[in-house]
Amino acid sequence: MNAQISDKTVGRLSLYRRLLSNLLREKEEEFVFSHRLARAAGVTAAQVRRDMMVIGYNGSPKKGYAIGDLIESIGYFLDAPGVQTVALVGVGNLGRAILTYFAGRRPNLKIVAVFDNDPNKAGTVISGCRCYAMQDMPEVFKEKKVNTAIVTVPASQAQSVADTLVAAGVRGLLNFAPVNLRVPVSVYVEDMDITTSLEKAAFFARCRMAS
Amino acid sequence: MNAQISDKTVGRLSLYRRLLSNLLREKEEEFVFSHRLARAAGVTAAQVRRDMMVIGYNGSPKKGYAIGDLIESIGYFLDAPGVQTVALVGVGNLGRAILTYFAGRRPNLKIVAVFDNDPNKAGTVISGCRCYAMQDMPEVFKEKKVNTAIVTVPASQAQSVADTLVAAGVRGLLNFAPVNLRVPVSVYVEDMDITTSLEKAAFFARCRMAS
DNA sequence: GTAACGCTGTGATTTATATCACAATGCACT
DNA sequence: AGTGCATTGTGATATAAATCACAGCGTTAC
Ligand SMILES: NC(=O)c1ccc[n+]([C@@H]2O[C@H](COP(=O)([O-])OP(=O)(O)OC[C@H]3O[C@@H](n4cnc5c(N)ncnc54)[C@H](O)[C@@H]3O)[C@@H](O)[C@H]2O)c1
Ligand SMILES: NC(=O)c1ccc[n+]([C@@H]2O[C@H](COP(=O)([O-])OP(=O)(O)OC[C@H]3O[C@@H](n4cnc5c(N)ncnc54)[C@H](O)[C@@H]3O)[C@@H](O)[C@H]2O)c1
Repeated sequence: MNAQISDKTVGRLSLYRRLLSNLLREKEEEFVFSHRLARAAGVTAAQVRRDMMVIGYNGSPKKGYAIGDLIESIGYFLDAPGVQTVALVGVGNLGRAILTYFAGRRPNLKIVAVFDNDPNKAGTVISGCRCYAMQDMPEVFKEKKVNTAIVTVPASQAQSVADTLVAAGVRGLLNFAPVNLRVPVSVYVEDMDITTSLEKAAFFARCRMAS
Repeated sequence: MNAQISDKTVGRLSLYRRLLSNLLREKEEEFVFSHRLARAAGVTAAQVRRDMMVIGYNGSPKKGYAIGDLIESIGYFLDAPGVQTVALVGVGNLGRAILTYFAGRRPNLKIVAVFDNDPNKAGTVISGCRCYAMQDMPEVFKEKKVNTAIVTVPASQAQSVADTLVAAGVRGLLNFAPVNLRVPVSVYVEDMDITTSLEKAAFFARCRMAS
């Protein structure tokens, strides 16, 4: 399904949707022009229009894009029918922050289970979410139809946790551990490398100090 | 300085350095081949060699790259002479997790000050780091020579905080708030959009379910 | 009704990024 | 010393992504 759509485009569509939702909530506007959305997203107007092409949404000249319809079209494209469930593994400092943040947000993308190998955590409820022991994973995933997981365990544990997740049926990973996870091609991995990103920011900050 | 080096290359160099450090620590090896480093980093061997070209580091055929020297060369390229200082603004759930993580790590890239507008936090010490009130920023930045900052405040506050940071002399931002920050071209912004990344992982997970 | 305008949709083009492919290199072995 | 061979360094090439530029259209103004 949609074998050809690019990673970058999906990311921008997700961003557009969030911006459009804000626009709808705050400004009570009904239509938006490509250049307006582009400015909010930090891209060019042509880029926005190209992305609209991908999802097959048509605006109208002179009026622009109907915000409500567009949000719906993006949702139709990005979202699962119904609710898509997500698990989180590793309820440490970072895991807890993410869990708290997503609790009660995004109605159609929900963290429904968390896992940790710390026996003090298994069985407890954290930010409204039940924490399970690792060995419960296959059962829980089957019951809750989980196919996406967030990995926030220490780097040394990340590969083995990823293997366990893949074996339990996960096809999408959001990985915060600073390691390149080895997974089958049938699994998608999105890496969030905070350390590298900070080094990039620091490097370019120094570059700009000259100017 | 190095006006032409690409964002992506800098990110990979940072990654290589971390991988090489691990290699040196764990395996006690002295040399590494491009294809070996490539596999660890999840890129192709040609990519690694091209990146080496950028920093002007030369390996030797048949032996590969001298790990120690290479780490040093990358450092010479990426790092500031001495220690580069970083500030963090918004000591909430995410900010605290990041602060704790970086405390006592990376000796040449150090979070030296945190800021929050919550009067209960200003004046306290969190993970070994003094928390200042927002109005102390210009003074602290000048004293500690801060030019890079991490933004972990709520989305609604992010633009105004960014403006304050830029006014205080920051040239590099690592932004976790889900907004496109408007800054002068002389400032570099690296966005970490966790929500969008999670939606990407979920989307491609669904795509892969078919296969 | 119709003319003028400003926006959309999209083929063509440019720019950025990654890969290929192979000559040059230097070590290991004889 | 010479030969073989796996690896480097890099020009050429391929692929991916973004931008340009403009025809065509719907809306508005009159
Ligand atoms: N916190 C940050 O700002 C930050 C920054 C960069 C990278 N990271 C990475 O994110 C990850 C998590 O960081 P953190 O600061 O939350 O660490 P943490 O130590 O606070 O949390 C790790 C959690 O994982 C659990 N865990 C350990 N091994 C496990 C296993 N095999 N199975 C299941 N659970 C296991 C631990 O019990 C703990 O709760 C690490 O890989 C770290 O390198 C974090
Ligand atoms: N936690 C996550 O997993 C997550 C995920 C996606 C995005 N984010 C984004 O990261 C940011 C922080 O998230 P969080 O969960 O840590 O939120 P949080 O509410 O826990 O923390 C925000 C902190 O910022 C401080 N603050 C508020 N306004 C400020 C101002 N004007 N100046 C200085 N400090 C100020 C608050 O006192 C608080 O300590 C938010 O923008 C959020 O959207 C977080």
